[in-house]
Amino acid sequence: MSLNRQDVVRAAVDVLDRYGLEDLTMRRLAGLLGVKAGALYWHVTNKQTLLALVSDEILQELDDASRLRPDADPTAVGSQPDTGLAEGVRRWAGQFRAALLRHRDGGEVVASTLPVGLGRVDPAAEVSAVLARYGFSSHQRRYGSRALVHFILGHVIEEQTRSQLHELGVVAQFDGRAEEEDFTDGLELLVTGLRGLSADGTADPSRVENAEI
Amino acid sequence: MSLNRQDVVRAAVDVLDRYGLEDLTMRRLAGLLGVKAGALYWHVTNKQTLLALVSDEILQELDDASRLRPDADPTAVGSQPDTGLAEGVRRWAGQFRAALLRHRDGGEVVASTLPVGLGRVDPAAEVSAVLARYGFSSHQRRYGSRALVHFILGHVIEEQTRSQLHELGVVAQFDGRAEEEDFTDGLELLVTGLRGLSADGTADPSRVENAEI
DNA sequence: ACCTGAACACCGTTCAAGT
DNA sequence: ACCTGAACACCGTTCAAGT
Repeated sequence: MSLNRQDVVRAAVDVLDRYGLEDLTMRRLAGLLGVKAGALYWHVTNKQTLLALVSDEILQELDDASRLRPDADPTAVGSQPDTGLAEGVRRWAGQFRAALLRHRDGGEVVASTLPVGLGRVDPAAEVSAVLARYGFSSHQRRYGSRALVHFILGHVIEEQTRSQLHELGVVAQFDGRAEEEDFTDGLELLVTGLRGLSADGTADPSRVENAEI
Repeated sequence: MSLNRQDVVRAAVDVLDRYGLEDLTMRRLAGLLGVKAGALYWHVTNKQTLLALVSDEILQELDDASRLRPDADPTAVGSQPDTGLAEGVRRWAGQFRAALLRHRDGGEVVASTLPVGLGRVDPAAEVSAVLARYGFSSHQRRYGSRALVHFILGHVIEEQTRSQLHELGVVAQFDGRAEEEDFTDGLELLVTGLRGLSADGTADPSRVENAEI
């Protein structure tokens, strides 16, 4: 009969998908749950932590997806020695982006929660683990994962915002295909950079064992 | 005696620096100008376009700075053939980041305005011009400049947010030096990627003349 | 334990009316 | 031309009081 935290978070994701972040208000959320706004504060401490929970919910789907099909990637080729690194990063990036795109304003929600560090799921930590497998130092993992996360979040936020402005008729053209292409090609710049670290021996794959993740 | 648009925008930047984006409200801004909130709507159509004007004000300082000292950069070395490209990108990126850091929440303000496209100054267009000088195709310039802008904005936003959370005592440690290092090294990943395009002939410096900027 | 009612201190925006 | 007064339709958050 009575609500719990999970109900509130799931309803919040629902409001997000239907009305967007701007209209995700405590009052509207309460209304959808058949309750008064004040009641929500029994389940969550405030709106910011609710958004962090929503962010976790969005990112959780990334983990779930990668657990279901751990090696399914048609774009995998495999000839250079560093193709494992490159493919690992590409796969993670694609899944991260897909998880964000699955929900309206997903990029903005996750981005707003990231620096606060309230979320249980940290996307930067996830790529960090990938980089660790290829011998990257802790400093390299930190700035490398940050660069990747910032690029992806920034790209998705711009894509989602522009797509919504397009639906509102505010902005003329929006090409989803071009967005995906820009994303893939932009990502490749970072992949090249990371591969460079690996190639010049700055990151040493032979030291993988003693890498503290 | 009476206000004009410039007064309103400059006061808005002032409120931003002193109280942050969250407290940059029409009412507070009006109060600072000795006027009622409704009066502001004579000078700006709404808050969103006011933020776009604030964003322009912030980015304008980038242009001014580069015009004052066009070649002053102590980190410049100059030995490889592509060092011009790399240095050009590094210099622009450093100035862009510096302009954002000069104002509280500068990153967030510019980022929120960017996809709307209301701003007069487009940072992506500025690097695009740099890339054009080195023969990058229009597609390469687009995804390259987007990747750079997203990386820089994302990095600065996280840096500024964390720095403020630190001041509020919410988060324990904040190291400005480490932030700058992560920025420089992260940027280098993208620079390497761009240099790669230039090296493998995908971007052709000999075609610089007919590049439509 | 969970929720209501009602308030507090705000928002952005509009617009007749004043000067 | 520029601004006030006053309203409209909202916000997030708190908290005594109810069940």
